[in-house]
Amino acid sequence: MLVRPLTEIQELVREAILAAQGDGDLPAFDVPEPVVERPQHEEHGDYATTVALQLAGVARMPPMRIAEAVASRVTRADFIAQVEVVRPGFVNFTLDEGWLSRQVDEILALGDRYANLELGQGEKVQVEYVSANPTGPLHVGAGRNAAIGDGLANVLEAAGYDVQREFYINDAGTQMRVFMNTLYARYAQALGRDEPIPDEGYPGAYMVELGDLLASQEGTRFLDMPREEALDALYDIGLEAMLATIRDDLRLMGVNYDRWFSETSLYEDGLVDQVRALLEEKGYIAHRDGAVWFVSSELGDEKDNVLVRSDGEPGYMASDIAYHYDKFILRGFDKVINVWGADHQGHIPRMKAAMRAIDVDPDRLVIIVYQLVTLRRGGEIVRLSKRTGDIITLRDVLEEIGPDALRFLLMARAADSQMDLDLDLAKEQSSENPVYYVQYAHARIASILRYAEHIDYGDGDVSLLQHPAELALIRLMLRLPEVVEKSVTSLSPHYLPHYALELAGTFHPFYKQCRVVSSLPEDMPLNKARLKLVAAAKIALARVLDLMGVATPESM
RNA sequence: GCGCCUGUAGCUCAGUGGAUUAGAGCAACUGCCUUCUAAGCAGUGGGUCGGGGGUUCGAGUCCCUCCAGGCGCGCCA
Repeated sequence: MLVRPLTEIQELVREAILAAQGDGDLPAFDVPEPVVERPQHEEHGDYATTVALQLAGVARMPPMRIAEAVASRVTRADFIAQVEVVRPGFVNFTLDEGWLSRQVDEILALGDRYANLELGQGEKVQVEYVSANPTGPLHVGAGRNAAIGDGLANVLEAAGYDVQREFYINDAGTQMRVFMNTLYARYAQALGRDEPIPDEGYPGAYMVELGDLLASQEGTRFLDMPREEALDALYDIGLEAMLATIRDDLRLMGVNYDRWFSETSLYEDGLVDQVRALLEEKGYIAHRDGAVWFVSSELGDEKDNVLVRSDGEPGYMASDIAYHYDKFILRGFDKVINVWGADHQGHIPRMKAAMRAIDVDPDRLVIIVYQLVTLRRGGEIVRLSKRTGDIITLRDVLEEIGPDALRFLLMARAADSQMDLDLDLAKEQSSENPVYYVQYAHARIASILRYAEHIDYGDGDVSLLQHPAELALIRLMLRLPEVVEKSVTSLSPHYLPHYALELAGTFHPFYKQCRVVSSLPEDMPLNKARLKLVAAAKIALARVLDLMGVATPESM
């Protein structure tokens, strides 16, 4: 089992404080979770705790004295070479180099299980992401949603959660009807009819193409039937066509779902009615102005929300509540994570209210909100035009800059921050893109291993790895589990690309400084040790790239 | 008007429950390929962390306020 220095040190510090209290060197107080961090400068060691500074107030002692009391009682584990007290009260830890080099064997033994954690304990988590309306091609915002959601799902899985990835298909409601009316019009137009598209319809060129396709494949048969009947018949074809392009776009990005969940099915299965009855029973339903309301204001929301409109049509809340009832009550997810664009941010309070209404702890529903992507081209903002339906689709961008570069870019930003994506720049820089820097490290290692195919390095002695560049590389590899943990606990996959960059940025200098395969016979022991090292580095690189959903090329 | 998010290098962005001397990529400049991939390496220049107050031994990070930007505030989803 791999030792995780950060968590271990946290525990050692905690024990040291308790021991100091037992000896009377520290007064009695509740021992907090000690903050162990990674110092910015290497001369401060590999890890440092500021616990003495934290405790100075509580203990009413100078931080230096607390630090000394703690440092002197830290059990000397084999992975620690040095524990040092530094003004004004830091306790700095330096990892043992012999121990560091031994970790290479540990990583090799773990292989692609390296950096798996047991945080989740098999807890059932669902991540629902993208879930764009199937009324048009995906735009770039959906790409950001996909990068975040999929990265989150990957990292949760690595951390030991039982993860399910889901796409919610909004195939019911007004938008869908408008889509069908538009499709009917485009289809009729393709056959020469003078059929205007509806006022609020979808003006995009893709609808014209879809209409043409329908006309050529199905002929005039839908025109020969009554309009309502034709709309029904077109429904399945139109929906399937849209979903197919959405699926393809996402697959291109490397995103695959466990389940595509249909909103319509919630109506067909009677769940919407059932959940409405449940709300009625609990007294969260009111009838006003001819509409049926969910009295969410009694559950912490600012105002009530319409479940069934006065025209008899159910609103989106009706199916949304039923959907989450299905997730939590019927399918039994312990936690549900929904990834939403900032434009849906206002829905959070009503969904939380809905959770209370169905007796689900609102904290079990986590909404990740990401800020919108501003597309630019040569510095100019590319506005999407609702009127003409001209949009830059996810597909366009994928074809322009490639899935790996796009995923890396979209993932590297914290969800909270708005992001600019300049297509011209991204394309221009694509060969200088950070993702290639990381992939290149992976390909380089693959190349070395091919070159050294004839060498059986299984008996390599890792204790020969003492060069600063070698140790730096091992240190970086050992951080991957911390990065996974950090990404999971903060639900922020953007740590992954930054770590990947650092790891590659430690590998390349190593490569320059340390020749892995030397032809001198006397170098063979070191060659074998270094082959082990690069094989381990390949594992770590591949792992972080996999978690990001980015390809791991064997050559470039 | 109210709510959420953001403001860090020329550009795009990191900066982990406050902590030791503010980072990366790109762009600019200077060197480095007769041995494992130069999509690489080594180095240089570049920042009043939006402004102002406050808390703290210590603030890019917390609080207040102002300024600027994004997104919401429907019987649309």
